[in-house]
Amino acid sequence: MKTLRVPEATVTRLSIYSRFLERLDRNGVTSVSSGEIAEGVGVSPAQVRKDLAYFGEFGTRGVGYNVKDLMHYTMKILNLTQPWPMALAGAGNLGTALCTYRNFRERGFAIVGVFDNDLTKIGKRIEDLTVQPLEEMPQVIKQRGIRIGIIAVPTRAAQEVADLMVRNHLKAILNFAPIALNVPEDVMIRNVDLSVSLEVLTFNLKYRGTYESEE
Amino acid sequence: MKTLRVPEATVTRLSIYSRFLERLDRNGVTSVSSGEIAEGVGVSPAQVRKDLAYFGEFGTRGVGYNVKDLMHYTMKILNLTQPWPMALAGAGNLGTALCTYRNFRERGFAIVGVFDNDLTKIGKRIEDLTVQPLEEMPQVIKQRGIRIGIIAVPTRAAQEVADLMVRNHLKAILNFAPIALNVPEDVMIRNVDLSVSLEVLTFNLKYRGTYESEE
DNA sequence: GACTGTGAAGCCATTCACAGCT
DNA sequence: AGCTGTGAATGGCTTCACAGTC
Repeated sequence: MKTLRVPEATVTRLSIYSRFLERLDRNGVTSVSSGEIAEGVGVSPAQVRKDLAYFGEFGTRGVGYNVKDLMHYTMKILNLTQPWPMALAGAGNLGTALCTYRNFRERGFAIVGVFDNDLTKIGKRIEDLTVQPLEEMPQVIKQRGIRIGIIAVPTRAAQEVADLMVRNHLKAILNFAPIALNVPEDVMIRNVDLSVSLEVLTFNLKYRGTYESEE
Repeated sequence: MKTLRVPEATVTRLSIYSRFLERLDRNGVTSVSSGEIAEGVGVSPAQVRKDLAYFGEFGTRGVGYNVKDLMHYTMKILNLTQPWPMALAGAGNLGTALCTYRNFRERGFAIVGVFDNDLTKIGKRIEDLTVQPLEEMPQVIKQRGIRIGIIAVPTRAAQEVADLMVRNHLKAILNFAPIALNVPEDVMIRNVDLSVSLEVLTFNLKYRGTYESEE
């Protein structure tokens, strides 16, 4: 059994390939080439083949890949053969939107607990969920076997919530607060920072990826 | 005047430094070293210095950086000296959350028009905005001088909306639909794909960044 | 002594080009 | 002939290490 390091960029693209394959499958496409996948998701054909090669040989030379098979392989690699219950901290506008976000469910993700410390939000119903006090998060995590946390609270409260999640053994956190969270190194954080994305855009609106010093 | 290519990762980090500096400034900190910035945002000190070096010499050897000055420099580089009006397509839960998203305003971004084709959503008020039909987007873009578009519509409608934005000369699009949009190459797209972020987490929950082939 | 700015080195990811298979 | 799988080459980003400055 050989173990090898996979670039994070490869994992990211694998997720994108996976959903693209799902779409092909829904459309009744049964076979696909690396070139067609590349075309569909905006990378090079060699990149697609190289990425897949980290995990095995899934194609047939001269033919391409079987869509259904490759879709299943990618989902298995991404660990999507089981559903993923998640705990959400923060029941503001963003938190509420996340609760109703369809794309989560389609891929097996489901927020099964929403928590907030704001008394005006506790008890609020969001679809089939009820906002609970933050201190009830530990027991829900345990009961539901939750392993992923989402932080959608104001910046000033984010670290405190992260600490609470860490204490309750969550090892994967999706963070929407625009701050670098301090966590043990066995805890993974993915930051979603919308202002950063916009600022990359505004930078490029001016410079197009190059910078001209003013002298 | 020399022109040089700046790595996108550098621009991303610059945005993060910029907000960190803003926080330091609010807290009354006047001077900071590359090591302190590095510590605060989770990168290496050399990385911070190298990133800044793309744009000039902002520090004092033996001393560090002046917080206020460096903050202003970063904001100027990121093109944040002007406010950025934005057009939002999609007034569902996500779109509504984006309209009220505080972190946008803090950095000079403001959604000034919300558009949707769903008759049940048109006319809905979101804070001081009213949802308008998509076909009114062109004139609002023109009137308000909008240069950035946000796509928060269902996947099936995303390409159509992107086409509309492109036709109306938007060159920067923030896309929340989990699909690769087809646009001319002078149009920049930043994708925010929450499922992808989660799937990177689930992958790592199993493999910790390495992959063990099953043989 | 402390910290910045930067060439050089090291490392990692992407692209190339072709052998191998159907 | 067509397309995959992959070592080799390339390109780009990060880290190192130290000269330069206060």
